[in-house]
Amino acid sequence: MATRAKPETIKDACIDTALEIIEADGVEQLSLREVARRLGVSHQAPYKHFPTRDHILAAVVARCYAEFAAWLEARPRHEDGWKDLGEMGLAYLSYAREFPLKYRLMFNAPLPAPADHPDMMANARHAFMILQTRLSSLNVRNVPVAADHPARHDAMFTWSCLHGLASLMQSDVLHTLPLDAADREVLVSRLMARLGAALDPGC
Amino acid sequence: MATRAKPETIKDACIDTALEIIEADGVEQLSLREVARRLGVSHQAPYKHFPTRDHILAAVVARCYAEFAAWLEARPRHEDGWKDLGEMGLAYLSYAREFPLKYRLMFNAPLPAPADHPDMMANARHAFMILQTRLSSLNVRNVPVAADHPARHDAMFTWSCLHGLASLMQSDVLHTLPLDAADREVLVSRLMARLGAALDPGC
DNA sequence: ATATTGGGTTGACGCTGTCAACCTGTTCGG
DNA sequence: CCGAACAGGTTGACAGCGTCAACCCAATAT
Repeated sequence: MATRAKPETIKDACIDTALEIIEADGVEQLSLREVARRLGVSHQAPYKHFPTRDHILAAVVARCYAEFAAWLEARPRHEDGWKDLGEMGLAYLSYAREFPLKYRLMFNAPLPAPADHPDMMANARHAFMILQTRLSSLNVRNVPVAADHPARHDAMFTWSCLHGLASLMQSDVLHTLPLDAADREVLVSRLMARLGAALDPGC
Repeated sequence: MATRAKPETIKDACIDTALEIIEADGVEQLSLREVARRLGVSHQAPYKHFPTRDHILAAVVARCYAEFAAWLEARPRHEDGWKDLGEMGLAYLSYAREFPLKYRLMFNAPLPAPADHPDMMANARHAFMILQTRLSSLNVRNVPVAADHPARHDAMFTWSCLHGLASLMQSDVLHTLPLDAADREVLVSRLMARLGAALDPGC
C-alpha cells in the first residue's frame, strides 16, 4: 500500500506551471512544450499525464473555478441578506480585478468540450450555486413582467450584471471609451446600487 | 487619376475571407495561410497588405464593430424612449445570438493593442455611443448612492447587463447550469424587465 | 529610358501540438 | 525468483503556423 511515493508529482506540477504561464501571459501563450521546458523535462513528459492540451486546460480551469468559489465563500459575512449579497458582488468583481487572466480563462476563453471534462464543469456549477443559494434566501421583489421568479433566474440576472462589468472592465474596448480613471473607480459602486434597485425596486 | 483599377481587391478579399473563417470556426482558427489558400494565392500574398496577423484581425474587428453599430441602428424604432431602449437591448442580444463568433471576437477575445489600431477603436467607440446617446435622452431615475448620474455611467451599467447575458449565454459554463431550455428562452425578457426596473425604479 | 516601387512568388526558420518508437525501472502473477 | 506488463520517461519526426528574406515582374514616375 502506498508503494508509489508521489504518484501525481509531475501531473500536479504541470497544472501549477500551466497556471503560472496563464496568469503571466494569458491562455493563448500556454504551450505544453513551455510547461515541459520549465519543469526541466522532455517535451513529451506532460503528454504522459494529459492526453491532449485540452485536458491540461480543463484541469487548470477546474482549479480556477475551485479557487473562485473559495474566494466568494471567503467574503466578509453580514447578517443582513442584502448586505451579504453586496459583499458577494464585491468579492466577485475583486476576483476579476485581481486575477484578470484567470477570470478571462474561465468565462471568456473557448473551453474544451464540457462533456469531456466533467470535473471542470462540476466546479463551475458549484461556483454558480453559491450565488444562487445566496439569492434564494432573499425575498427578492418581483417585476411586473415576471409572474414567477425562480431564484435561478435572478441568479442569472445578477451574474450577468457582475460578469458583464467584470468582462468589460478588462476588455480592450473600455480603454477607448470616454470614461476617465475617476469614472472607472465608481463604476463598481454604481453597478451595485443599480443592481440592488433592480432586485428590490421598492426599497 | 484612378490609374489603378482595383487597388484594394486582395486586401478586401483578405478581410472577407478572414471573416468567413472566424464566423465558421472562431478566431482561434484564423490563419493567414488559410486565408491565402482560399484566395488561391501564395502564403505570403496577404502579408503584402497586412504587416502582421494582428493587423488583419484589427481590420476584421473594425468591420464587425461597424456592422454591430448598424445592427443597433436598424432596430425597430419607438416614439417612447423607454420602449426604444428596450428595442435596443433586444437588438443587442439578438446580434450576439445571430453572430456569436463575431460577438466573441469583439468582446471576449484578446484584441491587438488598441493604440496600434485607431480605426478599430473608433468603430468600437461609435457602437458604445449609440447606447449612451439613447440613454442620455431618457430621464433615468437616480439611485440613492449615486448623487449625480452621468449618462455614461448608466450606459456602462446597461451595457454590462446586456453584455453579461450575451456573454454567459454563449459560454460553455451555461450548459452545465441547472437551467433548462425553457429557462433559457425567458432569460432575455427577464433581464430586460429587471434592467428597466433598475433604471426606472419608480415605474 | 531608366529607376522605383507595389504586389506577387518561393524558401527557410523556429515555434507549436501530436504521433511513433524506444528505453528503463518498478510491480506483480506464476 | 523470474519474466511479463506497465507507468513514465526519452528522442525523433511530421505538418501547420507566423514571420523573415530574397527574388521577380510589370506598371508607374521622372
